[in-house]
Amino acid sequence: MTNTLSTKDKILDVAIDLFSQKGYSGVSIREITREVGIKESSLYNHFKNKDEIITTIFEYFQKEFSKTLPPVEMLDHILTNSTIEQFFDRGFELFKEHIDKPVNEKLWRILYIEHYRNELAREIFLNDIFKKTLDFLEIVFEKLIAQGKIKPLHPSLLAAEYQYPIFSMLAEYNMLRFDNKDTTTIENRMKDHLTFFLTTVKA
Amino acid sequence: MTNTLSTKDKILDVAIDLFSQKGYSGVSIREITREVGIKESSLYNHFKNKDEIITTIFEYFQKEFSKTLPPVEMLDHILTNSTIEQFFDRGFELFKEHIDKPVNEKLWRILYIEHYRNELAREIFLNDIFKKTLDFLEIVFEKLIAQGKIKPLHPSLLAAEYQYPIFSMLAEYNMLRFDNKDTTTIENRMKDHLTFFLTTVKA
DNA sequence: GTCTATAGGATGATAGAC
DNA sequence: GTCTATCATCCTATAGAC
Repeated sequence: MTNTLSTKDKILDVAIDLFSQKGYSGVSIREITREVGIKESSLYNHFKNKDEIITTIFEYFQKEFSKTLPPVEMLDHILTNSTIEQFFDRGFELFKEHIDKPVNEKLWRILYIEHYRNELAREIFLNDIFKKTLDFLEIVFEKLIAQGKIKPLHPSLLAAEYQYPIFSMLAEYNMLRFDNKDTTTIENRMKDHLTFFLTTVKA
Repeated sequence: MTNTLSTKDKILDVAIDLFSQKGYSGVSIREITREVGIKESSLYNHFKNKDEIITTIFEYFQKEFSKTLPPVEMLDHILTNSTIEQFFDRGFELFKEHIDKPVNEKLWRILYIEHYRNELAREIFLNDIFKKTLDFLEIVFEKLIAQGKIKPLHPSLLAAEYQYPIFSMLAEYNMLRFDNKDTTTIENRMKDHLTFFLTTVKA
């Protein structure tokens, strides 16, 4: 079932791969169609122009990334049935599964490359990645404080202290992976951060 | 004295501005020379090809960024003559001066845009920005622990906990600035982080 | 939904006059 | 160190046959 991609999906697959290495402007329709194995004109049966390709890619990322956060409605259930260590370990694991999918790794790279040229990319960064994650964590910490599991600090400060380091560690991780360099150090830094953070803020 | 830029400097100035908005592949020699006010062929009297322009830009950034960290030889003098609050406030101020120069803001953007396409950009990120800053801070914390001013935690952990959040807050700051959006929230986050961090690790 | 053919323009870079 | 002129190639996109 893996090799039964439609032409449209093949185009997206190839485009994601090439854009993630050379950026939108650095990749031509010619290059994409050559790799897919169709003529340039055929591509326009699936996308009305080059821009629609990358827009489709970004919308796909939005959908994928939203899966890394559990719905707020389930939070009370999850938090009641796990220790804070279990909760954050599980969140970390979910995120690791997300970023370890090769396609998601590429999508993050495209976002980094395009976020000053493309407004939707910037919007995704600011809103989906930064804002939504921080807002979610703020709710988590509010609840954990109310349950007396976490020191009564500002939930928004706690969310920031937990999440901001992870964003830049992830950026470093993605760069190292691009060069096939060793990622042990940065992976350990992520784990050490999690441990240090929980030790610091636990009630 | 401000308007006596040599042709070569004018080219760099325009290239930095355009690259920071559209990326290297999104900007043509034609566009650069039009903006500078010379013919395309004249540019090749100053740079042997398009790539040499961006390489020159990255080498300039390396030089500029290195100024944000004081030399290790001066550390003992600085640390003896200031409280840890003064030391970190001053470091933060120095960095703010760096990033508030419009040209440096643009250089950071170019780095973000090009760091997967251009090896030097990736190298600057991994080595100059991540590694050198972390190594510097590790020495700082070693000394502060020896002086009994900071809790005896791993200096490398302390360096990471202090610095990694700042990197991604800076990325967010730079995106907001690009859209001329309000940066008060993220600037306050940076200050809150500094305060929280010092409160947490002070001996 | 694929192809061939082509339009109409942009691209990086060079040769050579002044 | 600037210019004019030019090259060979690449670019996105469309028209129209099958």
